[in-house]
Amino acid sequence: MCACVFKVELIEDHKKRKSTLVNRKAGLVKKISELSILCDIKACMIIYEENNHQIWPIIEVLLKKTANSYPEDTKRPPNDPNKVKEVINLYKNQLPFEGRSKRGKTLSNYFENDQKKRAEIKVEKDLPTWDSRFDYYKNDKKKKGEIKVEKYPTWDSRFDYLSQKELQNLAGVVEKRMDKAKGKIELLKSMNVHIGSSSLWLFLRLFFSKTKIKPNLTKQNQISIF
Amino acid sequence: MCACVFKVELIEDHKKRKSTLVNRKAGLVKKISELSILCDIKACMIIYEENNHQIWPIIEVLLKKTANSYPEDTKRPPNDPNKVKEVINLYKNQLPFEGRSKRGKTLSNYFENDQKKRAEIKVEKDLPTWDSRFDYYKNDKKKKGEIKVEKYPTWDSRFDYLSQKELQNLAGVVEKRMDKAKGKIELLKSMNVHIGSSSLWLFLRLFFSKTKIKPNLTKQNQISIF
DNA sequence: AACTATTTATAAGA
DNA sequence: TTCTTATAAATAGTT
Repeated sequence: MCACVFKVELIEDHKKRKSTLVNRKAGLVKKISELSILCDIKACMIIYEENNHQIWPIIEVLLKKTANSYPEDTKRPPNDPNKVKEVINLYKNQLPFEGRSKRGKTLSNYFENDQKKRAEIKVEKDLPTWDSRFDYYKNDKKKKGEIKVEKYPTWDSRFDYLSQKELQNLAGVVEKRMDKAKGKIELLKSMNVHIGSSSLWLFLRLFFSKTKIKPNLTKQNQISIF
Repeated sequence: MCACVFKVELIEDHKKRKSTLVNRKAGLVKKISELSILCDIKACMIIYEENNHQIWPIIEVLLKKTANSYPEDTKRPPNDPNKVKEVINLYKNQLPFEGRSKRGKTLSNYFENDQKKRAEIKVEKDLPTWDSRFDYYKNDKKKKGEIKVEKYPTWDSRFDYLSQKELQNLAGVVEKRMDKAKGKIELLKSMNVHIGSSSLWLFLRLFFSKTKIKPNLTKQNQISIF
């Protein structure tokens, strides 16, 4: 009945394919953002390109705050870089946890209860040292007090000190580590598709707890967090 | 410039909100499917409603097989239930792994190398027994032979015996377990948002390795896998 | 579910 | 890239 005009098949022409991707991606981001507001749901879209995974966690509260309606002059949903911290705090406050430990836990902590004690000690010992702000945090009495109320295992307070750019860099480092950590690589790649920024700290912790490396990125390896 | 007619804000009316959700969701699924074909990318959209998370992993190869172009008479992309197995096999073959173990590994295996041996024994002992087909698989010599080439840790061959419906049910059980597993619940909830079907087995394994429970579901708890 | 008036997305060209 | 615009497609309102 409908007179479909274009065939849904691979666009062979590189240039055309790229522009289609850019255009439609923008459209999708807009639509999924709209949907999350209109229907009060959380939604997430992941475009998984080689070396360039883009992740849009759509947090309805954030979008409600920034826009009762869209700005009149743009196709895209509000995407103010200064709001990233706000998203982070939303994530941070989203998932209260009745844990006893003052420190965050490693992933394996949750899955291997009988090894809980050992793992906690391990984390304590292997605190990442690649960024001096981490040490600052560790040594500052006032800040230490805040650890007590850190009951949100999906975010690590130390990351509060990092800017959006730095967070993107961290994400990039995670990717790099993924390409190097022999044996873990394939699993992590498969999980990589599904990493939202709320899970990010788990992976950061995971990778930095083993080796001390400094962020050193190519643009290509960055994950964009919106 | 543009004469936006409708405000992007919460739809208060329940009925209207529901229909908008259904309509737009269908549109989004179609569009993200199109994009993955047109631009040869993997993409994934997750609509996260309370007790009803819908996950669409879009595998470009699958869609290419089923449609060079969309059927003329529908808004939605091809979504043949019989193709689910095909998706599963795509996932299964997607992530070759150079592991030595014939068994799949637990999540903690990957993260805690120094405890590899112990964990493998653990898994061996705690094989899920809630479905007799698992035992069949375990005891059948011919099938056993196939374990040898099971080098894809993101899928467990035993799940090959399950239908789409049963897989949905399993997903439902996982959700149920999530609501019961004290201490793990909050982390898993946060990760839940990001679970694609390729990660599903990890969670199934995780939850069934501890307790022996039978699938017993409410419709509400099902995750739909398309 | 189906229809259709209207809005919105987007492909192609500048 | 960005912008323009003709056309296709999505969808809100209605049946």
